[in-house]
Amino acid sequence: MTSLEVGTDTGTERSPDHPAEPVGFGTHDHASCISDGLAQAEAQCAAEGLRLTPVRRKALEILLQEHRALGAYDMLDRLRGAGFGSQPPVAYRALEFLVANGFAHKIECLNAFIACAHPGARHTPAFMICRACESVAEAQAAPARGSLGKAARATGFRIERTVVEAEGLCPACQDGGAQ
Amino acid sequence: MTSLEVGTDTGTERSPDHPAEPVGFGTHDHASCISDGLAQAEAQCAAEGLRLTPVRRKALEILLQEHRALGAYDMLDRLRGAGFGSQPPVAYRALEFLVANGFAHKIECLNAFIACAHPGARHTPAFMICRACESVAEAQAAPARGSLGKAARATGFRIERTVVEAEGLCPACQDGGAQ
DNA sequence: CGTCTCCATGTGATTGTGTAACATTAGTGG
DNA sequence: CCACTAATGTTACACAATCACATGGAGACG
Repeated sequence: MTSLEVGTDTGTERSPDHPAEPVGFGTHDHASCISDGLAQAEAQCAAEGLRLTPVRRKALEILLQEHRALGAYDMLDRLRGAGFGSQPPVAYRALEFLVANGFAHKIECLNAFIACAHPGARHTPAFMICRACESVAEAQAAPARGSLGKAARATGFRIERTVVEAEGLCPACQDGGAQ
Repeated sequence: MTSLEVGTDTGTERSPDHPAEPVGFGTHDHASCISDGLAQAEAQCAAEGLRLTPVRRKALEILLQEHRALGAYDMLDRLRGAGFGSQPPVAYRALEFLVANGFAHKIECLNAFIACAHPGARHTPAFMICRACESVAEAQAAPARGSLGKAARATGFRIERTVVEAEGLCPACQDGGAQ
């Protein structure tokens, strides 16, 4: 696996019969990205014997719809609105399932969650987070090959999970005058 | 600046008249690392016109003493024990000062704070966090040169700050049988 | 010296984030 | 059908972070 692969690029203009909406730092067909994401998840759960229960499915649908990082309590509000339980563990358990199985990621520096842009692919995600518009793009990182990997090998540290996040300004917000 | 530089190595066996204690993934002279850290901070504050007030100094001393990531409320307990205020802003303000001026870092995936292992150096830190013993080693990262930097250039994203953290097992905990 | 201003500290109150514990229900497999 | 396990719902609580406001101290300046 090479290192570079910008998340939002993969969905760009994939089917001409849906209007393109701005998302991340590019545009994409939002309707199909929701249905594709859900279909992917259903397929993977069927294949691996996981249970994509109604709350979990709804939580994933909400993340795919929003297409941005959502706090656990925002998620809880939406789940409650959809008729599910109204206490924090409802949201946290659904999100835990989605994260554990690669359907979503947690953005640590925002304490928020986002649908995975590369479902199915075994990957170590990296995120670019615009501090002005809060959009998030998911890229593929290869931290084990870079400086962190060298440091780990030098000390004998065994990496199990990596958190790679960059805060800054997306192209649109740079143009828009945000400094 | 090259990419690799493991934090805890820099303090290894620096003065033979203090006993070496295990810290991070190596050993070092803990007593001198505390006094050195404080001296560095004092020097830098004097040079830049910053005020290393009693609470701030004590907070840094506590972080240097602990030599691991400390939650804000742990810090608050210790500050209260030292005679300072007992409300959250006391700890948060001291930590904010230390982080803003490079004397400490926040570990996002732990919501905790740790003394900087490379005070003075302008750097983008990366952390290796042992999930078993909770020790933390600070390395120097060069994320702008790796996959993240490529992704940013490809999309036009302007990086202002990076969060790079690796969770896993340190050498000692691998040997100790923790899986 | 007095005082003005800025910055830092102390405190109360509140919001946001995340878990522990336990009862109940719904699938799954014998 | 029964037993077992996983998932859900709820209560309660712990930890994380911020707002708003009052107080006090150090320097600048007349």
